Amino acid sequence: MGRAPCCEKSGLKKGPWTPEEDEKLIAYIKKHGQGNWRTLPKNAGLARCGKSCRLRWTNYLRPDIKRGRFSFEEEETIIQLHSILGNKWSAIAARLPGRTDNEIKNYWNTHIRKRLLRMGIDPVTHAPRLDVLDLSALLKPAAAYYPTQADLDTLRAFEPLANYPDLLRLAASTLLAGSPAIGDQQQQQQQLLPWLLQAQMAQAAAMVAPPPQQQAEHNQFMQQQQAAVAACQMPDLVHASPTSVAQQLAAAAQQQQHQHQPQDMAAAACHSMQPPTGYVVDSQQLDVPALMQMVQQPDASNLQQWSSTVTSSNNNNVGSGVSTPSSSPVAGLNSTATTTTYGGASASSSDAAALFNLQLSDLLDVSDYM
DNA sequence: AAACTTCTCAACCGCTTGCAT
DNA sequence: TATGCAAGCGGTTGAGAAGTT
Repeated sequence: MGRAPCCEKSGLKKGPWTPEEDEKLIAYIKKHGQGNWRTLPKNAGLARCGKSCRLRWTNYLRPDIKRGRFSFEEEETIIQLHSILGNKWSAIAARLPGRTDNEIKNYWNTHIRKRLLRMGIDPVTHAPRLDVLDLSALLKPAAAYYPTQADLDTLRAFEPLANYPDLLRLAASTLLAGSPAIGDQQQQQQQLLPWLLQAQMAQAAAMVAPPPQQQAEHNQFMQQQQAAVAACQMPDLVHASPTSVAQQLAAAAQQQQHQHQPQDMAAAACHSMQPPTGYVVDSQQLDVPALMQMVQQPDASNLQQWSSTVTSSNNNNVGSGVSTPSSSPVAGLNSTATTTTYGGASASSSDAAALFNLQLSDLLDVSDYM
């Protein structure tokens, strides 16, 4: 495949366009249409390469381009689409009328990306980033906080969970989302702190000493994992389930003991893949106290498997909890509502989508739009 | 007011894709 | 099938604007 040599030609102007050049380009395209970009500059009397002309036209001069700030709806749409499409700027731009891929790319890199990072969300995976969580920022409203003896005892009690950083990340996500039972901010911080400290400690510990896993068990798990993925009909991985993750963990352990069918295991795994990968989920949250209780039990061997399941869920970026508002241009992207059946129960993704309603408006700094 | 830093975004670079021959 | 070219795409750059010291 050869490369276009057009820009290599000498004597062609580069850099910012002058109003005169813009006028020439607009006048020519209005009269003759876009046509062949290679021959256009010569015909239009421009000392530019065709590539430069095309870029100028598509990114700046096109009459249907919408100028000005991105609206909140546009920004939400970009985030949603990015969580699905990644850095496919042209694909994202195709769903945002009047916006160019270049404009969206710039806006992402200068605004949205930084905002997500500030929120502790990885802009690539759209998952929480506990590794960069700034505890001091979270605790800023409080004058000072020193861990109590009870907090330190809590941390020691949860040391077994050090081997399951993903469950910890999940737990922290839930806590960061805020519990409706906790109204007072200071009380919330005091409840949150031990968990965040523990999560960070556990992650550090996990990096030093990853849990041993026998190959046969690993292979078995991988098979179950694949079955789970199939059962979940990715990427429409959204289900309604009122049960807590801890309950699912217990159920899964029970299933494992009784050597149930792989598809049952897959269904259970599918349940466990619900938790948020990046955003606040308001209707299903990790039952942290139950998980804490479970971790403290002597035999927590099944946790490894479910921790890994969560890991896989996050890595695949499935069921990311991204909402699809009907007013958004992204609506219809997953227009086929799938129904996944497991364990005798079924839930359509469209119904479940409401249960995983993304509360971006709470997360984003609304003051930017004022 | 000047110097410096940070931010924004238009434009460019180079690679990939798709099509014609 | 191989090759060449045009168009498209995503990453990067750098000049100017805006903000800070």
